[in-house]
Amino acid sequence: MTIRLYNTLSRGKQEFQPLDPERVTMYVCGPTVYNYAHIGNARPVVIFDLLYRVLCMEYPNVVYARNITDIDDRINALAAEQGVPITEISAKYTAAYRQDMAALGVGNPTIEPHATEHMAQMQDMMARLIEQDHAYVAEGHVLFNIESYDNYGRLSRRDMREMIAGARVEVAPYKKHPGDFVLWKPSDDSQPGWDSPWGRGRPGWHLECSAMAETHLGETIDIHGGGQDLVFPHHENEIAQSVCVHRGAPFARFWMHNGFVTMEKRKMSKSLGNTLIVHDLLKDHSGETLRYLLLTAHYRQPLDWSEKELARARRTLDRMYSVLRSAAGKFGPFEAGEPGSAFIDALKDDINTPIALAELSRVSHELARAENENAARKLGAEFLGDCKLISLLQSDPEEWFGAVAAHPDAVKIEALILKRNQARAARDFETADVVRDQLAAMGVVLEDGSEGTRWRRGEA
RNA sequence: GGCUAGGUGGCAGAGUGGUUAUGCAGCGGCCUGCAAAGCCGUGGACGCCGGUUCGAUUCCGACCCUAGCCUCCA
Repeated sequence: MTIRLYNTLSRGKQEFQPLDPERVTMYVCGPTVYNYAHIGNARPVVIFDLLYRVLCMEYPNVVYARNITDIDDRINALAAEQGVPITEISAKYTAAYRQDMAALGVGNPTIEPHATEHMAQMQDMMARLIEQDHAYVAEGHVLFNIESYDNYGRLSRRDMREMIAGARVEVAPYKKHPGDFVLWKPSDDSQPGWDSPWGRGRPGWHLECSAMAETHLGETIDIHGGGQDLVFPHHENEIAQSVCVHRGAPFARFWMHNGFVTMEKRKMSKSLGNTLIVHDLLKDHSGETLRYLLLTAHYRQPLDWSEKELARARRTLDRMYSVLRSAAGKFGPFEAGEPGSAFIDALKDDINTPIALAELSRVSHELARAENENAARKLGAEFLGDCKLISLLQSDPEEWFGAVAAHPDAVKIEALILKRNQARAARDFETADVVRDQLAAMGVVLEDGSEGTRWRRGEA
């Protein structure tokens, strides 16, 4: 089965055929490092990481670039406020971002370009755009002339003429067209800046991505991803810059956009003040739980985040770990094998994670039902193969049930379990139940099986 | 106002022109000293109104509702 992907350009699913099967290229807009990432920011990172894994199964060489935007006026403002260099701000949040995403089971992209390391490429791109009359200089700014690009608005399906009619924002007087956007803006002495033929200044956000994509991936890339809120203006502007500078060569063949994480159905965003910071969520929840919940809905659908769903996600993982632990107890430990074909097919069909997760559930059930070692080994290998591909259930079950709750009382718990089992052996069930209640109060749930008594942390 | 996406059972969430999504919760069993976990079985759905069709939740049109973009935003 070939990979099929929804393309925002055509608003439909298309079969994915790379331009060059020997070198598949994808670019995803990464973070602006001025704050901790919230769970909404994490969704595209998790999704496109998964897409990357799937592509790697099919193609020998997939080049995945996910940038770090480390020059931005929000970073500047924060640095000025704290009286530190911008590099201090960006380094801090870049490190936090990597750490948080790793906790969510996200692997490293092939390349992680930093905007500040591509000043020469950006300036070179601007020079070419000016030379070709796609950009102009005005009052220290370099602006892109959207009227020079006929297809401007095609991705977002916007008609700029109509948008001007409804424009409510004050338009800078030096713009030829209200929709023209900044490629380069002047910096005063108090602001970070780089010398350029147009004066000391700093780049606009859109230019960074076009320059980094060109530098590392070439003129035409296979897949470009990001959140739905980037379709306009960011991606529209990237297209305009890149297509024009490359004299008409397409920029990205597939445009993929993920839906939002919402809170009580409203978009999670800083301006609404309803964000949940991954860094904080990780204090109370395992990265796998967060990842599982992010994957429960299809990536193009909104995902409503709540404590209730979080608890449900954790219980689901508990169950699967429980099955795994129980089966491994009976038949010995399993090793990851090839993922199941239905599982892979679901992911190849526009990353249909709900179906993939349903498949995971199905295999888990079969494993729980397995009666002989051969069947169990086969299912265990498939189950772990699926898990590995989607980066879930990667912990040792004992560790998951014990260490995740971080019980400082593990020794005491074991002692109580022993005491209860001695009472049970003596058929003193009253004592046994008292001990069980005692453990329950500590957040420990017992499971008596043929392999002895196991424990896991229960509801907090 | 313009544009875009979506409305599926108690909840979450896929998918499909006629046949089981799946998970959680519920109900009935098995297992268990009793539980828990697991297993077996089970009820329950496609916003509203028209149209196309032998047949529509699925296609088309109107309507209602929700969210998002149009300003920084994953």
